[in-house]
Amino acid sequence: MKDRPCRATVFSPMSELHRHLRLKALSVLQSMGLPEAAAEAALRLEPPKNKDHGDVALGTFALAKLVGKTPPQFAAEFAQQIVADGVLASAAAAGPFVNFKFQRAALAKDVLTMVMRGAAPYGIAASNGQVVVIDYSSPNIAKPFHIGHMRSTVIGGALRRIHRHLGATVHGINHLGDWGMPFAKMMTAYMHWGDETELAKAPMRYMFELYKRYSKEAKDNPALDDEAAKHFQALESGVDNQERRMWQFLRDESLKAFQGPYDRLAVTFDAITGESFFEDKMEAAMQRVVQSGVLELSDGAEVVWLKELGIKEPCLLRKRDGTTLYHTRDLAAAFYRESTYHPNRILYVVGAEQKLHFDQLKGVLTRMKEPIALAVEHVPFGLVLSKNPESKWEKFASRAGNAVFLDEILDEAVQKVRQVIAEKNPELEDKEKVAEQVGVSAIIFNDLKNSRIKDVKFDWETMLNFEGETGPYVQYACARLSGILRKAEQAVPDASKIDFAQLADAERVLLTMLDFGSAVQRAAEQSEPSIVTAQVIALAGEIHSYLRDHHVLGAEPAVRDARLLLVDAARRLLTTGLSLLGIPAPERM
RNA sequence: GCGCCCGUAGCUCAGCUGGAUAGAGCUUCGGCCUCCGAAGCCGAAGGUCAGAGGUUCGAAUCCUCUCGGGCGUACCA
Repeated sequence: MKDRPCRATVFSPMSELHRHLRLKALSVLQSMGLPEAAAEAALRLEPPKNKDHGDVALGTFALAKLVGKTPPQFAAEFAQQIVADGVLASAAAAGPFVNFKFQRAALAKDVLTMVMRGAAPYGIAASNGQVVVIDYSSPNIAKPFHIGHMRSTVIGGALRRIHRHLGATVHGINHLGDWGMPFAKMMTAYMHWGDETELAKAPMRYMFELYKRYSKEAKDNPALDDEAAKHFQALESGVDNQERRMWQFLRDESLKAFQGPYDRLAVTFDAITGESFFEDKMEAAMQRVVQSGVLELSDGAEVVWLKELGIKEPCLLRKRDGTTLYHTRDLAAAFYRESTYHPNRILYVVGAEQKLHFDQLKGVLTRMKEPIALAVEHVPFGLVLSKNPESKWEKFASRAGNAVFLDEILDEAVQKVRQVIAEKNPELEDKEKVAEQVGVSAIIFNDLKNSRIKDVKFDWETMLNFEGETGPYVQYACARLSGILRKAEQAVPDASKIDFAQLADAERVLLTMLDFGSAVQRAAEQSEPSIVTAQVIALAGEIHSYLRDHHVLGAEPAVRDARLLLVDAARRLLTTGLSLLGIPAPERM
């Protein structure tokens, strides 16, 4: 409880190869007269810009400065003193750089045995002691689960798996929007125009229709908003009244309806504690704010000013009419999460348009001198856009109306996959299952492909095309590898029986596999699943290229065995990578 | 107005926190299925990294300004 939350300083999953290289480099640096600590800090081993240079590169600018030599001079001297061994093949100076190369057999052995053992970072790591709370998806009840909700759901789901993979204890939370004014507006609409039998037929769609009508009519009739505010007050009074019963009904129906998309997207939660969960926790939270002395009255509302933190707009915690706000509930939620989970990080996977909200939340906690303030991290993402008739990008709109149910999008993608299967693999078994797996994955993959802050530009022409950097492309690589293993009609040989020297020609595949750990690590640190997506695309590409010139089944026994192991390992790692994204890897497609 | 984000090939984007000749995919064009899956592979074409200054050995990356686009700006979430 007294532990100050801090940014993840997680153990970096360095491979044995890198560890070996680093130790060796450090000992040479010390023999060259550099103090250990200085050498440690200045020894920045990084991937070379150009793969042809080597496996690992070292820019010697900082190191050279420490000993007062020019970088090229230093690099030459340093490289000369590195002696090749069973792991390290060479160290070559190139101007101010030193390029290292691993022994190919050692590279293959290290990567493949680790992958096959499921050892970290290729498999799930042992506990790293980190606790991460992730708040994602969080749709509003009684509204359709539409394309806009998908981003938070899919990004959050991926982050949850990525942190788990790295050994963190993760609490995935669906902070349902089941409280507040939107719901009260819907209730108002129902009381005016609602029809019980219509509601029973298709609650979600019907309520959405009513909500749209409300939005339209409220423009000319502000009295509706006043009425809604009253309903919200009645709801928040805690009394078992009409409002509460209706709220319960809509919440239950919504959860039922949301389960559809969640199942299809393979997203799960550890807790569904929506805003309503904090109904009885807000007063205590407000007390805490009062006691910290930062709460002020402004125009009858209770606010916290944040000017000293560079935020002009105050954070409103209670309205003039005494009811609470989004902020109040998020504040109560932050306290609850702190005492319940003791997290190092709390990630809020919420659209970029809500940046101010989270700056304010963090700001209030900061002004209150609450340590949990440091753990609060907004993970923003861009909008989903579609092309309008003038072929300009704008907020997603269907051809027919405004909001689009996610199911409709997924169905359309699955339908396209059915066509492709009929064309390319009509004999396939389980066509329906595979179509669902591939179609839904194409949508998910498209969403996780680019940096999350970029808007997702969603057009059917791109989605219809399953070539290049797409979900189906990676799945296809898996299926192809599975096909080879199937046709081998033998068990994949144990790594202990492999002559790894036979895999010298697979260096590009192996080096890409070697990058997996750092990619997952960076994805977690930056809350950026697209790093994993890119990694998986790269590996699929390398293995596709490799298979062109290197046949497996027809090769000499020693070569065949080694390649079978490579194929199996690549398949496993691709499957793992995809699974982090929430994407299955069918054996045939 | 103020704040934040984005601007890299015709289009959609990478570029691992300041390093070597700026890379992919789509599109276009040209090749590759008697050979483990062509949803694939190989090649070609395509660039004033929005613009101008600055910081330094070195800038797409950091700072300042300008332009363009988006989002947000107290009783919604």
